[in-house]
Amino acid sequence: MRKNVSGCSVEEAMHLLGGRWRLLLVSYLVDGPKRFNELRRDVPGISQRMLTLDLRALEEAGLVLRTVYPTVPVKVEYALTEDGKRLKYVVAVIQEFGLWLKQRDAA
Amino acid sequence: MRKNVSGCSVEEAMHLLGGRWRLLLVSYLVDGPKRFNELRRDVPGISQRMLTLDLRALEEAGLVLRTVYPTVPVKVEYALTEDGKRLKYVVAVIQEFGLWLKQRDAA
DNA sequence: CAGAATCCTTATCGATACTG
DNA sequence: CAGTATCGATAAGGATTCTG
Repeated sequence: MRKNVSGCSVEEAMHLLGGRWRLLLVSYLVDGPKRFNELRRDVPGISQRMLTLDLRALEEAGLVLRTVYPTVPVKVEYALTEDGKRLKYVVAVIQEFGLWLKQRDAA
Repeated sequence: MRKNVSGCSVEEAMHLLGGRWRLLLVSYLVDGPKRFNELRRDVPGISQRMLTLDLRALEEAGLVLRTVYPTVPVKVEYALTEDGKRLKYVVAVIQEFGLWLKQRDAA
């Protein structure tokens, strides 16, 4: 992502969430924890690479918790942290706008 | 911007608003119409080029209205359309999250 | 004043192959 | 299963110059 954000709160937030997949990923995590390949299947079009990178970024931001179950084979679960759950509202509002946008442009 | 978005509403919305400046620009327009150079001064760090491009994109999406006053020299005003005013809520929520994020990371 | 045009750098993303 | 590593493509953004 971009470096050196000015510090405006909108820019700060968009810097963290503005990529192609991040908010979308969060929207898949609001329903509860998901495994890596589960997200890979469910998020349409995402590559393995971006899934890894963006989950890592969200984890580093303290919004997502990564839990490794030392089974064989390993099982890794991603869940929103308490901080990450603040994004539920963001996702809901964006989702609503996107939905309205689609319906408007369909007509 | 990216072509061929899958059609998911979150992706659709982020495709339109996910750039570095667009939501930020909208956040400056919620207080009322602004002139070109006014935005240029007030939005910290934006280049003339991006200001033009993103205002045009928002205009094309029907979210911003561009009004040219045929004075000498010309005066151009940008304002949110009724559709664009739907973004007030989006901006508010993002702004709130960004603010919380900054405060959390400051501590 | 409000831009358009051009050139260029960097960020973001995707495809593929490989691994503990 | 859940990743890494590498490479290349494209998109986003910046700097500069010029104009009605």
